Amino acid sequence: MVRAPCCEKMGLKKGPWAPEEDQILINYIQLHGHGNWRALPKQAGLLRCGKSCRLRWTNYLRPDIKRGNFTREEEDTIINLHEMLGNRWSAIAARLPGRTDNEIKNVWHTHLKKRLKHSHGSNANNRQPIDPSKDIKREQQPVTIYSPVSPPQSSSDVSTSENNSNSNTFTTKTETNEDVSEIDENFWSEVLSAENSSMAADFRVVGSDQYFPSSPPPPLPALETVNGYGSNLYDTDANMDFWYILFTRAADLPELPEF
DNA sequence: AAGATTCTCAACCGCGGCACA
DNA sequence: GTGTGCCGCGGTTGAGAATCT
Repeated sequence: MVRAPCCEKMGLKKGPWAPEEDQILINYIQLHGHGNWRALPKQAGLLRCGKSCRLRWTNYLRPDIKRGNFTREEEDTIINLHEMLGNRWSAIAARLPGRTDNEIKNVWHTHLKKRLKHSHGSNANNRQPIDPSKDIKREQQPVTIYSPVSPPQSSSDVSTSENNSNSNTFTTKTETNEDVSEIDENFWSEVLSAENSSMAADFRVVGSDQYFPSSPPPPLPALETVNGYGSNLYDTDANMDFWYILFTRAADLPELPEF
Protein backbone atom coordinates (compact mmCIF):
# COMPACT_ATOMS: atom_id res chain seq x y z
CA MET A 1 0.00 0.00 0.00
CA VAL A 2 1.46 3.30 -1.11
CA ARG A 3 0.11 6.52 0.19
CA ALA A 4 0.17 9.81 -1.52
CA PRO A 5 2.86 11.95 0.02
CA CYS A 6 1.55 14.50 2.48
CA CYS A 7 4.54 16.40 3.76
CA GLU A 8 7.43 14.60 2.21
CA LYS A 9 7.57 16.94 -0.73
CA MET A 10 8.24 19.73 1.71
CA GLY A 11 11.12 17.78 3.17
CA LEU A 12 9.11 17.19 6.30
CA LYS A 13 9.42 14.13 8.43
CA LYS A 14 6.61 11.66 9.02
CA GLY A 15 6.14 8.49 10.99
CA PRO A 16 6.81 7.85 14.65
CA TRP A 17 7.89 10.75 16.79
CA ALA A 18 11.27 10.77 18.50
CA PRO A 19 11.48 11.75 22.18
CA GLU A 20 13.47 14.84 21.19
CA GLU A 21 10.70 15.94 18.86
CA ASP A 22 8.14 15.41 21.59
CA GLN A 23 10.18 17.54 23.95
CA ILE A 24 10.51 20.34 21.42
CA LEU A 25 6.77 20.32 20.82
CA ILE A 26 5.94 20.26 24.52
CA ASN A 27 8.36 23.05 25.29
CA TYR A 28 7.05 25.20 22.49
CA ILE A 29 3.40 24.78 23.37
CA GLN A 30 4.05 25.37 27.04
CA LEU A 31 5.72 28.64 26.15
CA HIS A 32 3.62 29.87 23.28
CA GLY A 33 0.49 27.78 23.07
CA HIS A 34 -0.70 26.45 19.77
CA GLY A 35 -2.56 29.24 18.09
CA ASN A 36 -1.67 28.28 14.57
CA TRP A 37 -0.81 24.67 13.97
CA ARG A 38 0.39 25.30 10.47
CA ALA A 39 2.93 27.83 11.58
CA LEU A 40 3.90 26.02 14.74
CA PRO A 41 6.40 23.47 13.43
CA LYS A 42 8.44 26.10 11.65
CA GLN A 43 8.45 28.38 14.67
CA ALA A 44 9.28 25.51 16.99
CA GLY A 45 11.99 24.17 14.71
CA LEU A 46 10.30 20.89 13.94
CA LEU A 47 10.49 19.18 10.57
CA ARG A 48 6.87 18.16 10.75
CA CYS A 49 3.68 19.44 9.24
CA GLY A 50 1.21 21.23 11.45
CA LYS A 51 -1.25 18.45 11.17
CA SER A 52 1.22 15.94 12.49
CA CYS A 53 2.07 18.24 15.40
CA ARG A 54 -1.57 18.75 16.27
CA LEU A 55 -2.23 15.04 16.19
CA ARG A 56 0.79 14.25 18.33
CA TRP A 57 -0.21 16.86 20.85
CA THR A 58 -3.90 16.09 21.07
CA ASN A 59 -3.53 12.33 21.07
CA TYR A 60 -0.40 11.81 23.07
CA LEU A 61 1.42 14.74 24.62
CA ARG A 62 -1.37 16.78 26.13
CA PRO A 63 -0.85 16.89 29.90
CA ASP A 64 -4.45 16.05 30.71
CA ILE A 65 -4.42 12.78 28.85
CA LYS A 66 -5.17 9.77 30.98
CA ARG A 67 -2.80 6.95 30.12
CA GLY A 68 -3.36 3.30 30.71
CA ASN A 69 -6.12 0.81 30.14
CA PHE A 70 -9.72 1.75 30.01
CA THR A 71 -11.71 0.90 33.09
CA ARG A 72 -14.82 -1.19 32.84
CA GLU A 73 -16.86 1.91 33.59
CA GLU A 74 -15.23 3.79 30.75
CA GLU A 75 -15.85 0.93 28.39
CA ASP A 76 -19.47 0.75 29.39
CA THR A 77 -19.81 4.46 28.90
CA ILE A 78 -18.35 4.19 25.42
CA ILE A 79 -20.71 1.39 24.54
CA ASN A 80 -23.72 3.33 25.72
CA LEU A 81 -22.65 6.51 24.02
CA HIS A 82 -21.88 4.67 20.83
CA GLU A 83 -25.40 3.30 20.85
CA MET A 84 -26.66 6.85 20.91
CA LEU A 85 -24.10 8.76 18.91
CA GLY A 86 -22.70 6.25 16.50
CA ASN A 87 -19.14 6.74 15.30
CA ARG A 88 -18.92 10.27 16.56
CA TRP A 89 -15.73 9.61 18.42
CA SER A 90 -14.98 13.18 19.30
CA ALA A 91 -18.42 13.58 20.83
CA ILE A 92 -17.87 10.43 22.82
CA ALA A 93 -14.40 11.58 23.85
CA ALA A 94 -15.85 14.84 25.08
CA ARG A 95 -17.71 12.89 27.70
CA LEU A 96 -14.69 10.91 28.82
CA PRO A 97 -12.20 13.27 30.40
CA GLY A 98 -8.61 12.45 29.56
CA ARG A 99 -9.44 10.16 26.69
CA THR A 100 -8.95 11.04 23.05
CA ASP A 101 -11.18 10.29 20.13
CA ASN A 102 -8.39 8.27 18.57
CA GLU A 103 -7.98 6.18 21.68
CA ILE A 104 -11.70 5.59 21.95
CA LYS A 105 -11.91 4.66 18.32
CA ASN A 106 -9.12 2.16 18.80
CA VAL A 107 -10.59 0.59 21.89
CA TRP A 108 -13.92 0.31 20.15
CA HIS A 109 -12.51 -1.52 17.18
CA THR A 110 -10.18 -3.73 19.18
CA HIS A 111 -12.21 -4.59 22.28
CA LEU A 112 -15.71 -3.32 22.54
CA LYS A 113 -17.11 -4.54 19.26
CA LYS A 114 -16.04 -8.03 20.24
CA ARG A 115 -17.45 -7.60 23.70
CA LEU A 116 -20.79 -6.55 22.32
CA LYS A 117 -20.77 -9.42 19.92
CA HIS A 118 -20.19 -11.83 22.77
CA SER A 119 -22.84 -10.20 24.89
CA HIS A 120 -25.52 -9.99 22.31
CA GLY A 121 -24.66 -12.67 19.86
CA SER A 122 -24.34 -11.98 16.19
CA ASN A 123 -27.98 -11.09 15.81
CA ALA A 124 -29.82 -9.14 18.45
CA ASN A 125 -33.14 -10.41 17.24
CA ASN A 126 -31.96 -13.91 17.67
CA ARG A 127 -30.13 -13.39 20.88
CA GLN A 128 -28.91 -16.33 22.88
CA PRO A 129 -28.18 -15.67 26.52
CA ILE A 130 -24.58 -16.21 27.51
CA ASP A 131 -25.55 -17.13 31.02
CA PRO A 132 -29.00 -18.64 31.27
CA SER A 133 -29.27 -17.78 34.94
CA LYS A 134 -28.82 -14.14 34.07
CA ASP A 135 -31.54 -14.33 31.52
CA ILE A 136 -33.93 -15.70 34.05
CA LYS A 137 -32.97 -12.79 36.24
CA ARG A 138 -33.58 -10.41 33.36
CA GLU A 139 -37.03 -11.77 32.81
CA GLN A 140 -37.96 -11.30 36.42
CA GLN A 141 -36.51 -7.92 37.08
CA PRO A 142 -38.01 -4.57 36.21
CA VAL A 143 -36.34 -1.76 34.38
CA THR A 144 -35.98 1.36 36.44
CA ILE A 145 -35.13 4.78 35.12
CA TYR A 146 -33.39 7.22 37.41
CA SER A 147 -32.92 10.93 37.48
CA PRO A 148 -29.45 12.16 36.60
CA VAL A 149 -29.49 14.43 39.61
CA SER A 150 -28.49 11.68 41.91
CA PRO A 151 -27.75 8.46 40.17
CA PRO A 152 -27.69 5.38 42.30
CA GLN A 153 -24.33 4.83 43.90
CA SER A 154 -24.74 1.33 45.15
CA SER A 155 -26.65 -1.80 44.49
CA SER A 156 -28.95 -0.97 47.35
CA ASP A 157 -29.90 2.23 45.54
CA VAL A 158 -30.73 0.29 42.45
CA SER A 159 -33.66 -1.39 43.96
CA THR A 160 -36.78 -2.19 42.11
CA SER A 161 -38.73 0.92 41.74
CA GLU A 162 -42.09 0.26 43.26
CA ASN A 163 -40.75 0.80 46.72
CA ASN A 164 -38.26 3.41 45.81
CA SER A 165 -39.04 6.55 47.70
CA ASN A 166 -35.90 8.34 46.65
CA SER A 167 -36.99 11.82 45.66
CA ASN A 168 -34.43 11.87 42.89
CA THR A 169 -36.14 9.04 41.15
CA PHE A 170 -38.60 10.86 39.03
CA THR A 171 -40.19 7.89 37.50
CA THR A 172 -41.28 4.99 39.49
CA LYS A 173 -42.78 3.16 36.64
CA THR A 174 -41.76 -0.42 36.82
CA GLU A 175 -41.47 -2.29 33.62
CA THR A 176 -40.60 -5.82 33.01
CA ASN A 177 -38.34 -6.41 30.11
CA GLU A 178 -41.22 -7.86 28.25
CA ASP A 179 -43.17 -4.67 28.47
CA VAL A 180 -40.99 -1.64 28.09
CA SER A 181 -43.24 -0.16 25.51
CA GLU A 182 -45.66 0.95 28.18
CA ILE A 183 -44.48 4.01 30.03
CA ASP A 184 -46.41 5.83 32.67
CA GLU A 185 -48.19 8.88 31.29
CA ASN A 186 -46.53 11.11 33.82
CA PHE A 187 -43.17 9.90 32.84
CA TRP A 188 -42.27 12.38 30.17
CA SER A 189 -43.64 15.34 32.07
CA GLU A 190 -41.42 14.30 34.92
CA VAL A 191 -38.60 14.03 32.46
CA LEU A 192 -39.26 17.54 31.29
CA SER A 193 -39.25 18.85 34.82
CA ALA A 194 -35.82 17.36 35.25
CA GLU A 195 -34.49 18.83 32.07
CA ASN A 196 -33.06 21.84 33.79
CA SER A 197 -30.89 19.64 35.89
CA SER A 198 -27.39 21.01 36.14
CA MET A 199 -26.04 17.60 35.27
CA ALA A 200 -25.79 17.12 31.59
CA ALA A 201 -27.08 13.79 30.50
CA ASP A 202 -24.40 11.30 29.87
CA PHE A 203 -27.03 8.87 28.86
CA ARG A 204 -30.28 9.71 27.37
CA VAL A 205 -33.16 7.45 26.98
CA VAL A 206 -33.57 7.21 23.30
CA GLY A 207 -37.25 7.43 23.62
CA SER A 208 -39.96 8.86 21.48
CA ASP A 209 -43.43 8.00 20.41
CA GLN A 210 -41.78 5.72 17.95
CA TYR A 211 -40.24 3.72 20.71
CA PHE A 212 -43.02 4.11 23.19
CA PRO A 213 -46.17 4.43 21.16
CA SER A 214 -48.35 5.18 24.13
CA SER A 215 -46.24 8.11 25.27
CA PRO A 216 -45.86 11.61 23.93
CA PRO A 217 -42.60 12.30 22.06
CA PRO A 218 -40.06 13.56 24.52
CA PRO A 219 -37.81 16.47 23.66
CA LEU A 220 -34.40 15.06 24.51
CA PRO A 221 -35.01 13.75 27.97
CA ALA A 222 -31.99 13.91 30.21
CA LEU A 223 -31.62 10.70 32.04
CA GLU A 224 -29.25 8.26 33.47
CA THR A 225 -30.40 4.79 32.82
CA VAL A 226 -29.94 1.61 34.71
CA ASN A 227 -32.02 -1.40 35.08
CA GLY A 228 -33.34 -2.90 38.19
CA TYR A 229 -30.59 -5.28 39.07
CA GLY A 230 -27.40 -3.47 38.25
CA SER A 231 -24.86 -3.48 41.02
CA ASN A 232 -23.98 0.08 40.21
CA LEU A 233 -24.68 2.69 37.60
CA TYR A 234 -22.18 1.40 35.14
CA ASP A 235 -22.69 -2.25 35.67
CA THR A 236 -22.10 -3.66 32.24
CA ASP A 237 -24.73 -6.32 32.28
CA ALA A 238 -27.27 -3.98 33.69
CA ASN A 239 -26.69 -1.27 31.14
CA MET A 240 -26.23 -3.63 28.28
CA ASP A 241 -29.47 -5.36 29.00
CA PHE A 242 -31.27 -2.11 29.31
CA TRP A 243 -29.98 -0.75 26.08
CA TYR A 244 -30.55 -4.04 24.43
CA ILE A 245 -34.19 -3.75 25.21
CA LEU A 246 -34.51 -0.25 23.90
CA PHE A 247 -32.57 -0.69 20.77
CA THR A 248 -33.73 -4.08 19.85
CA ARG A 249 -37.25 -2.83 19.83
CA ALA A 250 -36.14 0.15 17.82
CA ALA A 251 -34.43 -1.98 15.24
CA ASP A 252 -37.17 -1.69 12.71
CA LEU A 253 -37.22 2.06 12.85
CA PRO A 254 -35.69 3.91 9.91
CA GLU A 255 -33.30 5.89 12.05
CA LEU A 256 -32.53 6.92 15.58
CA PRO A 257 -33.46 10.39 16.71
CA GLU A 258 -30.80 13.08 16.47
CA PHE A 259 -29.34 14.50 19.64
C1' DA B 1 12.46 -22.58 18.57
C1' DA B 2 10.66 -20.53 14.68
C1' DG B 3 7.51 -19.07 11.45
C1' DA B 4 2.68 -17.61 10.84
C1' DT B 5 -1.07 -15.19 12.33
C1' DT B 6 -3.52 -11.89 14.99
C1' DC B 7 -3.78 -7.85 17.76
C1' DT B 8 -2.76 -3.16 19.16
C1' DC B 9 -2.42 1.57 18.63
C1' DA B 10 0.12 5.66 16.92
C1' DA B 11 -0.02 8.03 12.92
C1' DC B 12 -1.58 9.17 8.40
C1' DC B 13 -4.95 10.65 4.72
C1' DG B 14 -8.83 12.82 2.75
C1' DC B 15 -12.80 15.26 3.36
C1' DG B 16 -16.05 18.60 5.18
C1' DG B 17 -16.94 22.68 7.78
C1' DC B 18 -15.85 27.17 9.08
C1' DA B 19 -13.89 31.80 8.85
C1' DC B 20 -12.34 35.33 6.27
C1' DA B 21 -11.05 38.18 2.31
C1' DG C 1 -21.22 34.03 -4.29
C1' DT C 2 -16.46 32.32 -4.64
C1' DG C 3 -11.79 31.11 -3.42
C1' DT C 4 -8.44 30.09 0.01
C1' DG C 5 -6.51 28.51 4.24
C1' DC C 6 -6.93 26.17 8.41
C1' DC C 7 -8.78 22.93 11.65
C1' DG C 8 -10.97 18.82 13.28
C1' DC C 9 -13.06 14.49 12.39
C1' DG C 10 -13.52 9.70 10.99
C1' DG C 11 -11.65 5.94 8.36
C1' DT C 12 -7.67 3.46 7.52
C1' DT C 13 -2.96 1.79 7.62
C1' DG C 14 1.09 -0.66 8.99
C1' DA C 15 5.01 -1.56 12.24
C1' DG C 16 5.85 -3.85 16.23
C1' DA C 17 4.19 -6.84 19.91
C1' DA C 18 1.80 -10.76 21.37
C1' DT C 19 -0.05 -15.10 20.63
C1' DC C 20 -0.69 -19.31 18.22
C1' DT C 21 0.68 -23.48 15.67
